[in-house]
Amino acid sequence: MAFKKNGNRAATLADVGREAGVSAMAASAVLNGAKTSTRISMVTRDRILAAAKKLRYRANVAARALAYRRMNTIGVAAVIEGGELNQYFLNVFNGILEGARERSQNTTVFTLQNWIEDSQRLLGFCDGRIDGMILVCPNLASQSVENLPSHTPFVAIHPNQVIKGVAFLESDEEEGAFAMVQHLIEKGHRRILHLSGGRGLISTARRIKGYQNALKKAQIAAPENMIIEAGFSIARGKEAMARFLQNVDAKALPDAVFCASDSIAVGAMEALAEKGIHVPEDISVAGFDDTLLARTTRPQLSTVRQPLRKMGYDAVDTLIRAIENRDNEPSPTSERKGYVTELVFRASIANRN
Amino acid sequence: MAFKKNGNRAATLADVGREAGVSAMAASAVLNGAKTSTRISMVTRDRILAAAKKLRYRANVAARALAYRRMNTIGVAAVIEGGELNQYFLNVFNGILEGARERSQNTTVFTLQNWIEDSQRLLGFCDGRIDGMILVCPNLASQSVENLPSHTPFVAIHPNQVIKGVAFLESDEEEGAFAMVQHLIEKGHRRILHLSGGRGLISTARRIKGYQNALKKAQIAAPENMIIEAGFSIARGKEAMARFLQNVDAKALPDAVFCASDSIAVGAMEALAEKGIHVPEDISVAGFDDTLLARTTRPQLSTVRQPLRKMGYDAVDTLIRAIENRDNEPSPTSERKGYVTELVFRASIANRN
DNA sequence: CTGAAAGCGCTTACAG
DNA sequence: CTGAAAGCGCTTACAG
Repeated sequence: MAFKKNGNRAATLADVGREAGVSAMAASAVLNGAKTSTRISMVTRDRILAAAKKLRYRANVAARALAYRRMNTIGVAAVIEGGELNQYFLNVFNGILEGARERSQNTTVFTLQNWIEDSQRLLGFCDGRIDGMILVCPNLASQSVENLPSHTPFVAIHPNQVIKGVAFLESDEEEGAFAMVQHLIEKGHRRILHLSGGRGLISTARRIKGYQNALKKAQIAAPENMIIEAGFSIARGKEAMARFLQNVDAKALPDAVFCASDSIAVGAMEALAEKGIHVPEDISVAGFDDTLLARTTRPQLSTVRQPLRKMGYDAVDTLIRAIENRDNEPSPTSERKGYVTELVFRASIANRN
Repeated sequence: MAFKKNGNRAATLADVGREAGVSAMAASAVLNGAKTSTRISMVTRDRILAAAKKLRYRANVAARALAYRRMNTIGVAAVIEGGELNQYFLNVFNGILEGARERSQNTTVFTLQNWIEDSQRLLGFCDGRIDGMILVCPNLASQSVENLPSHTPFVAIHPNQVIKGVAFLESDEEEGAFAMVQHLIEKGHRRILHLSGGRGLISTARRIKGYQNALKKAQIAAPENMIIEAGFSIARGKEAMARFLQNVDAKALPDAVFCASDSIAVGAMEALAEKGIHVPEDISVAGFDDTLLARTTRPQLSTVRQPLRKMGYDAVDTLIRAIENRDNEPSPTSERKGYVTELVFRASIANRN
């Protein structure tokens, strides 16, 4: 009984082979399904299996990845604002996890502080640890990501631009905003305030456009000062709503507030509550996204549902196809995959007819 | 100009060395700080740097990990119930991400369906892809994880048991429950319902114990039927509250409900709202955890704060120490790190004095 | 049916 | 100051 000074090292193929009295390759063939001849006699096969079990053998992924040129891991990059992953990300991420699990892929999360400043770090992640990367980037301002490495495929969810060679998924935000504002109008609201997303984002612009078009179609005047820039967070929504309320007396309250995200809506509702203004009796509120937040407010929020979870799920699919085509594809395309939004009615919109 | 048919392959040290007219080791020394002699002449150093930049060289982690025996990646395992990561996890995870980022470690999330059935999968993750693993396991029933591999260190957050060789972090749940119920009593509540966590969890038992002790200390009778088993989720909380309300007429409503988690409290508030019962005018509600949920309800929830984010952050620290001691440590200990809870007062508790 | 060889891209001793 | 060698643990051709 030889004393093996391997400390806490995990057993290797060589260890297993030695234990079973065969070569490491034979062990590789039965344990890891290596593509060498599959026919190993039943008896030695069983010996190898027994040895592996005894030694608690696990193929080392680093070694395997090096030889096989594939990590079976996908990266997910997101910017965290205020140090917290938000509900939007959580929804998308749940879909990504589901897709990855179905395809036996692992998931690595990379958090960035800021797309512009950290876009170089993105390159650093393409060092063999992942086979491809999903960018969750609804908050990506234009021209902040470029020069992505060609040897690692990327897929973007809600980028606000076309990134060269990167497939992207987005939902019809303008259409969703249009439908929600039209719904508010149908329910008898005329003076509709819009709390918008952050400056410079296509998402923001698209939601404003949908809002404006719905008003125009109903031939309702849309004064400039009814669009207030907020930004995609609870804090910004609250701040913007409070700012608006300061300059307006109770009689002149709008009929409704259409918020560019659920988080903005939550903030707005907080600001309204602090002024003793009731939703939806005094004012209706509508959100956008349909994250978990929409169900935790009181009253629950009517909102525009984006299929975030499905988009995350599909992104995995798109990415894996790109990974598998890595070597034969001439050049990756910036293919777009679109999703329809739908209205979700809860309790935050009153009927004023 | 030789045509290199390397498809979309990333540049290697050999490529950089060739480009700069030096060996791969010299390149390794400059680019990756390999421990070989550090003194490379300035001129060749610059040549190497230039070549690396031109070729966009990135050290391949799989190769590096194999040689260096370290992945610089930590695993995070959690059970997702109902297919969704919850707020509890999100809070802990934010702390883990922060700690990992500070120490330049990557993070890989492994989701399990069920601790008992998937505990074998945990072993499968210890295959060199991670250097250590954090178990986020407030929902771990006893004896469901054992036989963890000795070559990969583990740290557990809120396991409900001592796992051999695994350091663990937990907060004083019993103390927190005690303090909250005592606070309710001070505010004039006498009949206090408890909506408990899932069966078989120490967390559940500890919160019940704290509840009971506070009543006992105040010499308030605690009838058995004032403890209702719910389970740690919004749906279970709602269901349990609704079930209770069915058997009770409006006059006999308790003064307060102490919920074993914020999610239970959110569900309870939904059930109460559906019956037209107002919080806190008709009944006070208290939660536990202080996740984001506590701030999104209307009224906002008074709750017992567990320092989840800090616990996640600290778990990284504990784990990394274990990783670095991997080879010299005789045998890892089941060291415990405790955290105090604190009460957070918002608007869901009335003063009945 | 099974094994010896070479290589994935990086290390760390060891020479010079 | 720099390079040739051997090895991390696994592969895939190629022999026999």
